[in-house]
Amino acid sequence: MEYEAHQKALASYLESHNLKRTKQREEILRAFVDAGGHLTGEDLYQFIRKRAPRIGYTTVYRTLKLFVEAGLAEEHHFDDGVTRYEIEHKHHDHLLCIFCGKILEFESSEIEEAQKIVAEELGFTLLRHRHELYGRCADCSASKQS
Amino acid sequence: MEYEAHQKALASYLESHNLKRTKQREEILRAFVDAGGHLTGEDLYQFIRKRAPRIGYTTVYRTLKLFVEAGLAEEHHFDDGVTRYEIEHKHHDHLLCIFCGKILEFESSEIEEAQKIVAEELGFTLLRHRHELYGRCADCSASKQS
DNA sequence: TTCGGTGCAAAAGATTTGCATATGT
DNA sequence: ACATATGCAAATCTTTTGCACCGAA
Repeated sequence: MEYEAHQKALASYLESHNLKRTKQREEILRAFVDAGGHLTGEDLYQFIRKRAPRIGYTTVYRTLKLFVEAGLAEEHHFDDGVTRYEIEHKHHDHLLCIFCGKILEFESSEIEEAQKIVAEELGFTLLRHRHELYGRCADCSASKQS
Repeated sequence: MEYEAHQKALASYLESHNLKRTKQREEILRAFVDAGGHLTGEDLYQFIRKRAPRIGYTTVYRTLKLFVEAGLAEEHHFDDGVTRYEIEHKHHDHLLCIFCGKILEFESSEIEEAQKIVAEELGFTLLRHRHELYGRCADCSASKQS
């Protein structure tokens, strides 16, 4: 996709979420698309700075929270305690390598079913969940078989 | 259990985890037992201050990390982003009411089995996991059926 | 034009660290 | 006695706020 069209897509994505379109917001959204993954506020700030040096730290933070409220991004608190954001897409959970930091996504309907039952048994109306698996990824297992 | 015996139990619990026994550490451990639940550093500090006013914030924080390293406590980062600690006991996951903040614990062997399979399929050696269910508890559903 | 969005600087929290002193073994 | 733990104050880090200015609709 050429740059022009790309920008338009980002802008309309913002508008479809009832967010006013601004240069900064487009940049932050573009950072999610281009950098990808699960990023900290700092990650995003550094990434965006290269393209839009005049953007403020404040704006990044404010925009991230705004995106979360608008359902356009999701906030995570993994074990390292750092707040991370990822662009919203189909529901999934995470698998994290504690050696290299890689983060994969997974989805399991069996687990979703099972947890629904668990919640019911305890009298809860289940609204959402988080499921994180921590381990060693294939690459790390291969490189050092300790 | 009378106070004396109680203190001894706490002390030996520390020693069995290779931690030197100090008044402060015993107090922090006692706070976990008496206050129970999933507490923030601040919670613990306030709770302990009533019994041992001379204890420092620093000590509470340092000790909590120490306890985690020693496998005597566990650290959690739930969705509210606040770091919470709980005394280590049999493995379990959590069910949190987003209305009243209540935290229940659960354990499901079916889920544990299913996630092991998921991890294997993605080439991961599963080491540990976290599973959090967020919803509305029975009490909150009863009080306001909105 | 008008209101919301931005950026900067400063504030606010939550931890952590340096260092002199106190304490457990 | 010796090594480690503690407490205070100050330093960090991360995130939030106040406020004047700027920009999008």
